[in-house]
Amino acid sequence: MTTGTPARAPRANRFHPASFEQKWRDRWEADGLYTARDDDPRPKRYILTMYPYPSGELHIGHWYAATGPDIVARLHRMRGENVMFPMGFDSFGLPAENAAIDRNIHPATWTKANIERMRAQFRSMGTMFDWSRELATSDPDYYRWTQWIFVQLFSAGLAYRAKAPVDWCPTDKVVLAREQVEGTNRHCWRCGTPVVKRDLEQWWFRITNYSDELLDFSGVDYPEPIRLMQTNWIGRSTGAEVDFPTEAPDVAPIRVFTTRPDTLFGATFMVLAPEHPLVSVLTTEDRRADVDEYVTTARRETEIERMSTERPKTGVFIGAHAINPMTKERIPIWIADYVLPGYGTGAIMAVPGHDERDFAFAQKFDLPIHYVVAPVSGEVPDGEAFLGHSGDEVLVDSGEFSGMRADQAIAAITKTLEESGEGHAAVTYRQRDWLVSRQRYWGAPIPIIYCEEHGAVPVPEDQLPVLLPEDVDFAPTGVSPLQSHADWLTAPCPTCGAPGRRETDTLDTVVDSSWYFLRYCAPRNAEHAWDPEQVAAWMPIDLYTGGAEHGVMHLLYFRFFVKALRDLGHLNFDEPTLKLRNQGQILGADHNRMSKSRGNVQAPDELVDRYGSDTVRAFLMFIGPWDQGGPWNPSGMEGIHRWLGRVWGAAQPTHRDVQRATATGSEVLGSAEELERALRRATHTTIAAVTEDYEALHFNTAIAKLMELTNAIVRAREAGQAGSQAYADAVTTLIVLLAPLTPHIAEELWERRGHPYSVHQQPWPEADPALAASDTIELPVQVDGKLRDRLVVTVDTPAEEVERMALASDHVQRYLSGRAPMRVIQIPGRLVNVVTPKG
RNA sequence: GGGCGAGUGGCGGAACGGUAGACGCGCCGGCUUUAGGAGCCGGUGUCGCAAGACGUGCGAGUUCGAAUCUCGCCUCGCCCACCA
Repeated sequence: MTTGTPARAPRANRFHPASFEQKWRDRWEADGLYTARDDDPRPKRYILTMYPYPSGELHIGHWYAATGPDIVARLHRMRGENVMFPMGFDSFGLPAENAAIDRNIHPATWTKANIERMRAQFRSMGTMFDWSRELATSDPDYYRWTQWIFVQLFSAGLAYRAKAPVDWCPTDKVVLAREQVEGTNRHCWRCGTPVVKRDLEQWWFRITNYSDELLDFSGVDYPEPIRLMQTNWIGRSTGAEVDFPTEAPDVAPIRVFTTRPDTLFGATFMVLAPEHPLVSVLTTEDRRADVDEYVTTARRETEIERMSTERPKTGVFIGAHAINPMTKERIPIWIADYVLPGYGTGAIMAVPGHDERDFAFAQKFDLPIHYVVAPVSGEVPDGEAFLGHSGDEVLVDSGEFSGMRADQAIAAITKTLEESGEGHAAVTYRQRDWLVSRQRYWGAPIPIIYCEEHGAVPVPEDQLPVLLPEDVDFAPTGVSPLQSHADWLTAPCPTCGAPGRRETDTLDTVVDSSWYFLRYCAPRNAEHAWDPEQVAAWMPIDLYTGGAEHGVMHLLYFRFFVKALRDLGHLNFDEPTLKLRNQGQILGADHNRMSKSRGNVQAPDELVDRYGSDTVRAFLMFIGPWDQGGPWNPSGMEGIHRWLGRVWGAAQPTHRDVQRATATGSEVLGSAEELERALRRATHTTIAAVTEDYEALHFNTAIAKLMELTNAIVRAREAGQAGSQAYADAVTTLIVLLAPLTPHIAEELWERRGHPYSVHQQPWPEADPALAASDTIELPVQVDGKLRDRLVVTVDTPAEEVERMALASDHVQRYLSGRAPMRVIQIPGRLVNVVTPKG
């Protein structure tokens, strides 16, 4: 450089992300900047974002989901913590199989290609994923341990095989877990086809053993909606089980579950589910034809028809009677499909006076309705069931219990039942066991061999993994494709060596993802599913982020896995993650969920090519609260790009900027000293605010504050401050604060300003409260709560002085119109409110 | 039907019960530039020339003071849905 710096922003130094972003990513990768080390003595921090299904392309939603935790991970790293932020792929599953069938390639080939592509896309984001820990659940080195866990659960009785009516998707030709059936019309979560019920022998995990513990969220920080979803899903109800004897000799009484033992005197009939085992026993000969017909019809009906609330009640009398244990009345026994076989005992005592469903049934079939609970004051409503949950009800027509408060009667009647042996307090859950077997090819084979003599025998550990054979015709037929592979199918019984047959169902992918966070702790360990030392060092996860749509599936299952494996002695903690946060969902521009079929998918790549990855990251984090998401709308991307361009220019003031006289703005803006102080104040308030916002995952407001600091720096430059120390410090701070959000430009500017590599290894700055404080403040002055004036005072102005100044204000005087104020309220440093006399 | 959440400028959105609309987009005006772009300065809730008045889905209430708290209603979103 000789003389005469050209006009500002010479062409050669325009902000051009493409010229440096890739360079830095390569260097970070080569230096292993993000590799989490097991021997690092600094405090650990495990930050995890849910791994994707390798569908083929990252869409903008993946970027949105990953950038948030990446910022937090980078922040903690700069704070001197040993951060693990891994990534992998949930690579088993139906879409791979379906896509492979469509394209006539093997699912493994399709999956592998997609992972390559998506890994490259993830890398282009500049996220600090530790790729040395990458895993894929379809890798034998991974599913070997998924199978090992299955064997542990099986040996402990937590995995079992049982025949039950299950939801079947006729399109995908596979059973579904209850959680995978969605909506009022009971459709398959994947393809939308209404499901049908089938009686099938399936594998289950005994998650209901843990229902109570799963309801306990103490010690973990989960979003309230997720806690509610899980709590409702588990659906714990307390009440009593009551035995109703029948008149049939040598037949066990009918046991029912009720949450309202206080209404026992009002039970005027009983209803059994059509599937109830006592139906065939109790039905009288004259009623048998009608009953059989009803049972057959009910079995044929789909879940949809059966569960519909709108539907009028149906049912038939089976000819038998039971005895109400309280009133000793003979009450008729009916069957009806509104009583579900899987909940409670599959039988109810019907109390039409106090249950809407029973009331509707009683009305339709002209059965007696007895009210046995009444409001303390007022009448029992006529023509409807009286639900009365206000706590202000008493029992009536209930023998010795009449006059007792209803809430007390629950305990009293339960006690009486226990004393007479006719019942006892009981708890029931809506949650069922977890159905894990699938009749498809692309999943982990269930490691079981069936022996004629020994039944279901687990494959010994040293024979794992049970490899998925590659040469299989995997077109869906409704039975597992593995059944057609004769060589694979036969295996000797591990117990006796006699010829046996392998289990041909595979595990649902949700099983794979119930433990992947453990594998990240020691992903290459060939001896164990995880190294106990490393798991103890890294777990539990400190921050787990992902979509709320996993609320009652993955997020319940992974908690179950940790608790079960703890009880089997493999883990020594209770919860997989201490803190869970859900990001919002980025919808298509048409406000619909992004999907290839709708054609509303936004690919990130073209945006990255045009603006650079920093701009895309910052834009995504700026569009709104991170937990909210919203429809895709790229207007505003230019604004973010412009902002980073301004950062670029402000961080590299030209010779002319530095030479520019401070005098330029002095008369308007104040002395050079005042300007410097203002810039320092802006710098330090920004440090405090941005740190707080990053930690709280409030990225949009963090960016707003970073923009404000940028604006202050630009104003300082225009006012001739570019050569000052305050200016240099402000720019340095801005670059460091930007590093988690926009890692490339931060690194590039860091180098250009002559600092040693790397900005990402800088300590996080601390705000100096003394420098952040201002010596004058502007106080709003209200009259009766309405803003009327503003006072500029020094921070140490005494309250009496502030009050005097406020009352002296012309604006205040006008509203007082000569009267003395009734009160003056001061919130020190915040405002003054003058209250006028009434009238 | 039940539970939860949300309704703020033209738009995305800010706002410990204390100056509503931060920050950005868009738009308007100006400076700079050979031009384009970029950059810089200013303006931008509504009505009003102004003083001022009115403004956070609607209606009440609590409070010196309410977008924020309470109650009722409307709209939208999510979860559950004949669970005894």
